[in-house]
Amino acid sequence: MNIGEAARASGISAKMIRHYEAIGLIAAGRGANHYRVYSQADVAELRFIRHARDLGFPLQDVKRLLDLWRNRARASAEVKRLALDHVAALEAKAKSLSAMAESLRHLADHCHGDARPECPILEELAGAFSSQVASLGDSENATKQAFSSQAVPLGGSENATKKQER
Amino acid sequence: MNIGEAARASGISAKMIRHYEAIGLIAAGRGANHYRVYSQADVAELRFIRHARDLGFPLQDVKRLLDLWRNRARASAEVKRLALDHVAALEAKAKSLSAMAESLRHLADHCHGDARPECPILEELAGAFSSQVASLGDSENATKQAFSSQAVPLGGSENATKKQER
DNA sequence: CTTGACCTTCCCATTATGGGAGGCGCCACA
DNA sequence: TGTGGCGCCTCCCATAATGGGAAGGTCAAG
Repeated sequence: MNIGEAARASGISAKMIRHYEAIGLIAAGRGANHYRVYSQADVAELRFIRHARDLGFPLQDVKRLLDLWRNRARASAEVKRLALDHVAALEAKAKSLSAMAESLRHLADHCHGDARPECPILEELAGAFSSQVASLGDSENATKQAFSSQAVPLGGSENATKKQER
Repeated sequence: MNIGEAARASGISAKMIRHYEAIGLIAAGRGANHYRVYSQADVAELRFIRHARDLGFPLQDVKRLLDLWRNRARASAEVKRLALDHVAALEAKAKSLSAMAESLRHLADHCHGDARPECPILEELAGAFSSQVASLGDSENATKQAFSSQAVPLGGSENATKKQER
């Protein structure tokens, strides 16, 4: 099948399929017309990728998972380690976001939200508080390792609805 | 003061200060040597920006907050609306991440994690499950509006420790 | 043979941040 | 007065994942 059909079958856009090929995640055969050709096995790989992305794995991890999946002699320990590291990163990020939300909600709770200019939210942003929120993310300990600011890609599967939002 | 000192005083890198100027967030005077010059008021703005970023506001929102802060005739209602919209986005994203983490942890719990190749994590990625996680993010409803896949910037304040992680 | 749907490659935009090169200013010390 | 080192300047590039769009080739149906 051609790329369009593979895209429909896998839930990954043609654009992204080409991109995944460009970065070496997958390979595709070519037909006489130099169109990309995909087999059912290729579609299965694409679906694997999509599932991994839905769970928030960055493409680098997806590549490793894909290599493990292809390798019949793999050790499940390695997969599990990748997964648990990712779980830790997800949870750390979720916690960090929740902390931000909570801080901000506290501030908003004290804001009248009317036509007057007085606003504790702005006052807090301008002033005193130094790093209550910031420190929360680090308050655990080992979470920092798996946590380069974009370790967790996010936006896993909201893509399907993106066009409608704009 | 020069940009380096302003950076130290505000906690924003000189690189970023220049960038914020380039995108019109802030303005800076110039000295005779065409070096940027910062006043205490400028540093206060930079700190404001940093606090807003620590709370996860995207720069676009920071710009609006900054404009509101500068405007003595603002209505606090507008600030509050911005804040609460952002809280909603943060919470939605946090929930989505937690859902991913939970799904993945379930999978990992069933994985032996030893030298054998059998691995339910890979099996699940390869196969059956279609979109349990994906649907969770949308299960609310109005959260989608404030939620273009990168509505929530993340990585608010982990920057200070980034060099050490590498 | 034309039309339209599909494919190709290449370039650009997004978000926020950092790295680095090449060049100039400035201060202190010899 | 010369010079070294540090700070600053402006550009360009890279990151992660995705989309948009242009310019052009291909194929099938009418």
